[in-house]
Amino acid sequence: LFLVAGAVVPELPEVETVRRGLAPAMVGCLVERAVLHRKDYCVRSAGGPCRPRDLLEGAVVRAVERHGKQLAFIAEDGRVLVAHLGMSGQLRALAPGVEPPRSTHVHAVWMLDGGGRVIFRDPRRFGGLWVLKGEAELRERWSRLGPDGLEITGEQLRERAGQSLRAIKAVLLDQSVVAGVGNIYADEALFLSRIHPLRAARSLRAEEYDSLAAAIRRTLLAAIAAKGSTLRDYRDASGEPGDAQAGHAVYGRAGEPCYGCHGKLKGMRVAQRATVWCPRCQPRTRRRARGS
DNA sequence: ATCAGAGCCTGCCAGC
DNA sequence: TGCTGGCAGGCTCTGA
Repeated sequence: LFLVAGAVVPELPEVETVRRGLAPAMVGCLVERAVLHRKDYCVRSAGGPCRPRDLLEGAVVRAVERHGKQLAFIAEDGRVLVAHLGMSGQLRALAPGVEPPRSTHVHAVWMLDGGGRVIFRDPRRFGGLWVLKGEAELRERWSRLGPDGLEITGEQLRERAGQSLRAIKAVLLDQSVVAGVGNIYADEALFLSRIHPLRAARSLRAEEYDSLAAAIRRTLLAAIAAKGSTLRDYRDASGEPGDAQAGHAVYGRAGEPCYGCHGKLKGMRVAQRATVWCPRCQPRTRRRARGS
């Protein structure tokens, strides 16, 4: 198994793809040795410096879970380590006998019984590791996040965002509303559901929240499917991580034609983020129903 | 109580 | 060719 988080920004689909690659390589394995190369990359919620046993050294991995963009490694003895990939994080599982590629910015390495290993690399260091006190803290931490993007419903979205005057795009980026949606999939979902990114959250009708939630789930699922197929091509680890951009309807396409109406996609900044939308397909104000 | 903005960090790319 | 400045963005903190 050779797993790579592609060059794209890790959002929910990328993290889920990583999880699916790591789980079979780690679950049931004893962590024989864990090395932290950058001590400031790991934080203990109990305070104090992170030691190898905090990185699960000496423990058997029971599960690799995900909520939103966060990954959790849960050991059989109850130790819990959370990983976030940030902007540029890559978690790779290397099969026994596979020599780790020479690379910079590797902050942590886990050596498993049987010879496999896992490498955490993150050039920009927006990601990190968090040592929790146990599973209860993990559940508490994750309960502060919104429902996972793969399962979000329109009702849940509306409940958590409904009264806000903030732009709907900013609300989608808020992890306490829905967990796992980042800049790319926020734009994609808004385009799919034909909602203008600057609409105030409270101006959306219930049907629009339903359609938005469905678009989020659909977009994320499609991206996971695409990553999976990309990964399969990756066995030889020769080329690029595949044209991940190819599947995006709007993200990164400002100035190019809309796939729906062939009009020109526009770009702007919303909540400090590059935002692309189609002025015709995503009108700012609701079109009045015709002929009524 | 909300929300906007700054700051963190490096890689990449356009422009000189 | 080599430098430089701007941009990319998830998340936390600060201050309005």
